[in-house]
Parts: sequence; C-alpha cells; structure tokens
Amino acid sequence: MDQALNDTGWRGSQEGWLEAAYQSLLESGVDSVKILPLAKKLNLSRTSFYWFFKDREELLSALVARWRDKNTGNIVKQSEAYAESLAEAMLNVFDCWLDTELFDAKFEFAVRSWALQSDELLAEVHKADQIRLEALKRMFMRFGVPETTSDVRARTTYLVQIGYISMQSKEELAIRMKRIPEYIAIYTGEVPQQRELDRFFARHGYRPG
Amino acid sequence: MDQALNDTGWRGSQEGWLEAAYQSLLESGVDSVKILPLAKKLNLSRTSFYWFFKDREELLSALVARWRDKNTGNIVKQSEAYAESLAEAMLNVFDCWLDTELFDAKFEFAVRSWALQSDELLAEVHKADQIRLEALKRMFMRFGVPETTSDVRARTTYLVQIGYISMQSKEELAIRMKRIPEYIAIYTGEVPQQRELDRFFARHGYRPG
DNA sequence: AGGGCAATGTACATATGTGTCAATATTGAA
DNA sequence: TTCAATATTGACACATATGTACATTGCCCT
Repeated sequence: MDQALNDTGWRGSQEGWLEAAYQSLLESGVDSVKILPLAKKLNLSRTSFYWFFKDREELLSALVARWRDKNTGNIVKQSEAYAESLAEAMLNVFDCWLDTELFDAKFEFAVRSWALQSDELLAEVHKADQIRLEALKRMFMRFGVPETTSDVRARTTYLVQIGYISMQSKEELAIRMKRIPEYIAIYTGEVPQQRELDRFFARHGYRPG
Repeated sequence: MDQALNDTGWRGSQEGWLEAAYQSLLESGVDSVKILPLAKKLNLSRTSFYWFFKDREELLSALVARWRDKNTGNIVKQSEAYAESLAEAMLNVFDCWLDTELFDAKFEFAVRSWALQSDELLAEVHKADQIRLEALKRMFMRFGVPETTSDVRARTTYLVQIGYISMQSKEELAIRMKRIPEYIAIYTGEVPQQRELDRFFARHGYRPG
C-alpha cells in the first residue's frame, strides 16, 4: 500500500499522529487512543511514534490543547458580536451550535467524557464552562436583563446545548431549524423578527418551507 | 484483613461484584471496569469472578440493566404525578434532579460516556431519551400548551438537566435551590406560587433564607 | 464424621498495550 | 557524493488484562 506523503517527504509527522488520535478520540473515547492501533491506521511502525512524542501522555496533552484552543474562544466571540436585539444576539450564539468550524460538539463531548477519569482535565473543563457561562451572562445584561435572570438564562442556553451534545443525536438540519424560533423565545423572552431569522437561516444554507 | 461476610456466609456474590463495578464505572468510566482491579478492591481472587459471571461482557450487561431499571422509570412517573398547575407539575419533575433515589445523575453520565464506544448502548440511550422526552411533552400538553411549544419546552427541561449532569459540577443545595423559581418561570412561562415552592423545598430538606 | 456443593485459589496460555535501544533507511543540502 | 539531520524499524523487557483447567477450602446438611 502506498503512503500519503506530506510536504516534508516523510510519512509520519506530529500532526499526522495528532490527527489520528483526534479521530479515534471522537469515535470511541480516550481509552481508544492507543499508540499501537494508531500506528496500524497510519501504516507506520508503532515505535516511530516516539520520534514525535515523548510518550502517550504528551499526545493526550496535545489533544487537550487542541480542544482548549478551538471550542471556548468562539463562544465568547459570538456572544460579544454586534446585534440590534437580544434575539439577534442569541442567533449569533446559535451559529456555534450549527457550524462545526466554530464549535466542535463531538470533540466537546469526548473531552467531557474523558474528564470522568482525570481530575486534572475536569478542572480544565470546569474553567471552560465558567468562562462560557460568564460570556453568555454578560450578553443578556448588555440588553438590560437583570443579573439573576441573566444568570439563569445564560445557564439555560448553555446547558441545553451541552445536553444536546450529550444526547449524541444526529438530526437533520431542517428538524433542528424548525425549533430555533421557539428556543429563542424561551431563552430571551422575545420573538425574533422574520428578517433576523432569514439572515440566520441563510448563513447556514437553509431555506425554510 | 478480615472480610465483610454477606448472608450466604461467603465473601463474594453477584451483587458484590456488580456493586464494585458500578462504583468503578461512576468514578472512572467503563474502561476502568476490569476484573483484576475489582478483585483487588474486593480482596478476592480474580478468577473467583467467573463463578458469578460468564465473562466481563456479562458484567457490563448487568450494569446496563441496572441503569435502564433505575433512571427512566422515575422521570416518567414524576411527569405523570398529580399537580394543580403546570408549575407544580414541573416541580414534581424537579424532584428527580435533586433526589439521587429517583434519578442517578452520575450513573447517567457514565452510561452516556460509555455509549461513545458502543453503538448498541448508544441505541439504548437514544430510546431512553425518546421515552423521557415524550413523557415531558405529554405533561405540557396536559396543561393546554400547544404541541410544538410543548415539544421544545420538554426538550429545554430535559436538555438543561442532561447538560447540568455533563458539567459534573458539585454545587451546594442552596445555590441550586435559588435558581429553581427562575427555571420554572422559563420552562413553563408561569411563576410558581409560594406555597408550591415551600412544599418543594420542604421535601428536599431545604429551608430558604 | 463425612459427602456434596458453593466459593475461592493456583497455574497456565494468550492477547494487547507501553517504552528503550541499537540498527537502518531516507532526505535535503554542502 | 557524501554527510548529518530526520525518520523508521525490529528486537527486547515489561506490565496488565482476559479466560480455562484443575485443585482446594469452607459451609451446611444428613
């Protein structure tokens, strides 16, 4: 079997092992991230792994770093994006839930499951939760919602999404989109304008009806 | 070290191994449920396990059965309990989130994480989600909420809880209780009566203020 | 007391994983 | 073309897990 070569001219690379580890993590959890199976998938000798990483621990740390970089930043950014109404601001946040580039739900779930067996990682996850919740709370307050209410609504918004991720359901875009206006109404207490919805649908390549 | 004897006069038992497996599952996930470590914890020879279970698979199946029996039934039951208002009905459901006897959140999370590496289990989890969501939806409809709204509200109620579980946070009862009235308001659209709240607080051994 | 079964233990065969080492191959550049 | 950095490999030593066969212990009942 011929190998996919990268720009270095070599078969393996730090990125290659990391990517394989990432895929395995998403598909079957941390405990499936083992060097021997990854080597088989990459068609490389197991021991060649040790040229790029000190040991398995280092690979797992790299995986955590990847998660940290990707998932928290965008929620904060979207919650701070410009909006003329609370409903529109909420739709900006919803972009994360529908665009894998902005928020990697499978990755998120895999990491949370992993945290079950690592107190160190659990602490990181808690920190991420706090940062995200605070960003959402600030968003509500920006639109004049009182503090306690902002707090609970931020939680509702965030927890529904984490819960949805934990359900690991694979629903069609259309089914999810139909629920969006109701969700916005529940979370914000205000009904989104049709043109706000249209803009939202459009940027996710969805045509209602 | 002396052994804790059970009623049979023997040290081990099906229940004993299952309980140890359960604890290990909750603490560190399925992959920690291994016969050798469990044997050490129980101070028994590893091979004595095979007297009670055919193999590891059978132990894991027993664990799944335990989860199925415990967690889904009570949500359905609580959602069907008598209530004079939607807010009161919601508080009945909330009993599950606060009483480990009614709903074992840690168990739930461990099983969902486990489902990441087993399609068979994932199918079971999905079935459980569907049953629970439908029960909640029926509850809303019983109080005259229209179908689509009932569906989304049922989801919100359920997903917030699954999300909360996935956060694995260990907050004090008081902190959680303070948020209850707001949650009820968001989920049901109606503010709970003081005497409904008082009844709820009382049955969970909480005195506000 | 001793037979029988439930429960436990020992020894063995096997599978899968980790990490180190020394030997070897591949590449780009001098 | 030769060299050194970069990458790959197989052999070894070890650890942890599973499951089977067979021997042994401890408990209860007759």
